[in-house]
Amino acid sequence: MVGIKEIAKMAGVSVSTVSNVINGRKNVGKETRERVLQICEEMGYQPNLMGKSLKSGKTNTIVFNFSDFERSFYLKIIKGINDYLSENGFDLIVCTTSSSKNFMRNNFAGGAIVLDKKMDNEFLASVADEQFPIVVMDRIVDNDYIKSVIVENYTVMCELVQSLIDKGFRDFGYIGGIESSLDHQERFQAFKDTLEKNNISFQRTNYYFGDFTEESGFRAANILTLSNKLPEVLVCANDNMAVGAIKALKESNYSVPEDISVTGFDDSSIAETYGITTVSIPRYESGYLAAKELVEMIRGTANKDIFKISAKMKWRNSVK
Amino acid sequence: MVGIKEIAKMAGVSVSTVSNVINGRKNVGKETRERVLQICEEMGYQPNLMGKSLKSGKTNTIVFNFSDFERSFYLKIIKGINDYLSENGFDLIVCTTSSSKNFMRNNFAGGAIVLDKKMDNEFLASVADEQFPIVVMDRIVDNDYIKSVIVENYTVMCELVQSLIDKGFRDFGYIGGIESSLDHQERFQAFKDTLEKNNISFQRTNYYFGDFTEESGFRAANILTLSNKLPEVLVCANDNMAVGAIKALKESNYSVPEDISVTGFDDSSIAETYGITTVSIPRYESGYLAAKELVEMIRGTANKDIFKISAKMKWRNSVK
DNA sequence: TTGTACGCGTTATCAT
DNA sequence: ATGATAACGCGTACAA
Repeated sequence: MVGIKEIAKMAGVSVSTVSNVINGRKNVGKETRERVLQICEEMGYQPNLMGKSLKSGKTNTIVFNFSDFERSFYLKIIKGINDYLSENGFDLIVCTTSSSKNFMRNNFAGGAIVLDKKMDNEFLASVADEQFPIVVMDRIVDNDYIKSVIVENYTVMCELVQSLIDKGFRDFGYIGGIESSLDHQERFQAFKDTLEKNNISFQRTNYYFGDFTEESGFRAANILTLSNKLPEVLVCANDNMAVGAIKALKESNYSVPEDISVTGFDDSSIAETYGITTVSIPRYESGYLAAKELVEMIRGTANKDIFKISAKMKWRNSVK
Repeated sequence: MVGIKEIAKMAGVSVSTVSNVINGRKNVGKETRERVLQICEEMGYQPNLMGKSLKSGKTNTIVFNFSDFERSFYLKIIKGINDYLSENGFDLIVCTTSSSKNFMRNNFAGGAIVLDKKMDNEFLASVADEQFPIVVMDRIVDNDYIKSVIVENYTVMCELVQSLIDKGFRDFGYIGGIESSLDHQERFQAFKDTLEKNNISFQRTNYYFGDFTEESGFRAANILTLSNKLPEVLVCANDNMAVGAIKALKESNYSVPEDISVTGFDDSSIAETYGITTVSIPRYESGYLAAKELVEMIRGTANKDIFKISAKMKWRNSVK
């Protein structure tokens, strides 16, 4: 924990000279500069972040806030964020809800990327600021200093359903996710709209409730098997539920895709293992782009539009 | 960004009185205290972290440092750490190598948990301190202020191999991991020792190189299928390689476990999906206990021993 | 019970 | 080219 003072003493100069050397200012003699740099090197001097930003009121630290430890793709998002930020000279700290609030309120950080549902819009609006812009993922917030980065669910779900229709499917089942989530709403809306556009009716009885967990997919499909007639294809709002559904169907001696086709959403690793037709969401890129948007806000070069991440279909053999 | 000064002015008291109120000291009149708290509440006052720790030299922020975004069980470790720390009033920040170094050098944080191989022992030794203890995971460092928390690979691998012997297996194959890693060394040593103890010979030709990736397991098993005689059981240093091996064996029309048994290590979710007999490592608990050890070091109540996390065998149907 | 003054590590301003 | 000093927000010893 060697500080600027000690360096100054050792070099026989004043602290301001050391500061000038460190910050690459030109008002320092060559000889002095070299001596100081030499000593910094030897002592492993690193500027103290808090002294620095206490004085300057600025920081290069960005907060990423999340709280759901169940979804492994969060690591990919973090990696994307981390890569962009480190390429651009920012430090990233990742925290969960309560700690995040600490770090978001002082001028400790220069911005935040928020993925935590528990972080409510009201709080975000109260801390967002020209000096502290925020990027929210998977949520839309109307605020000049908060930018939304969301996955383009609607378009790709339309594409998925249309492709199924083109393959000849007419009788659809659907397992939904948590109804309050934007992901659920957009995916289900796209599903309904595409059927309607093709004049295919969708009975409400073919809708099954789920909450994005494998268990809920399992339960939903078990209920489905009790009906007298299986749909031709079961569209699930995410992969976990699709896996649960496939397990339940197999237990009831139905085979996928011979007796019923199944689709998921997310392209999680488990979807690959089970060979589920799904939608691939570029998680790493989402994180990278969210970080990019945030940095642009900090630099004042961002536009106000919602940033939409596009996703791609991935055909596998869970569809006949 | 309201500060202690403004609160003081609004309450008509001095800054030190406000400070005393906030820190719960008793030398403040009841009436004054209530008025100050009232105003803090109204203004949403939050103490500035930098001013605070710049002055006091103490913080209850803990750094967790990692860099491998491929292993999804890292999220479980983080959750374990997060849970223990928040139960005990600490804030957690998670960062990768370069940022971590920043936060570990100032007195910004009160301790660190390190899981990042890129964070070398030399650096750790240079920052570890009575005021800044460190817990390292999966590594052994000899330093008074650095404590190791490692998985007890040896014992459980002995148990696994002994169980296989007890089931009648005599002819063993082994796919190893990265040879420089502690995990590899301990697991392989246990494997060899247990065979020797039972007077079972192990031919070096039955050892296959791997690097903990699925691909390396796939390649290793492909080479294995070219030999004129398969071992009865293939012990793999982790699950990923076991999965790769199983895929390769299936491609060569061998069935598991009928033609050859396979075991893994880690109990990753993919091992569950493939029904692989493996060793379950309590990741969440590892994180929780690492955090606990660190907090005890901070409080000066820790002992110096290496902390070993015990793991348990998990039988599934990849073994005959 | 309350206030004043100082110092934490840094940078910026101004003087030398 | 270099140095002295104030200021950032806070906590604390000590004075009142």
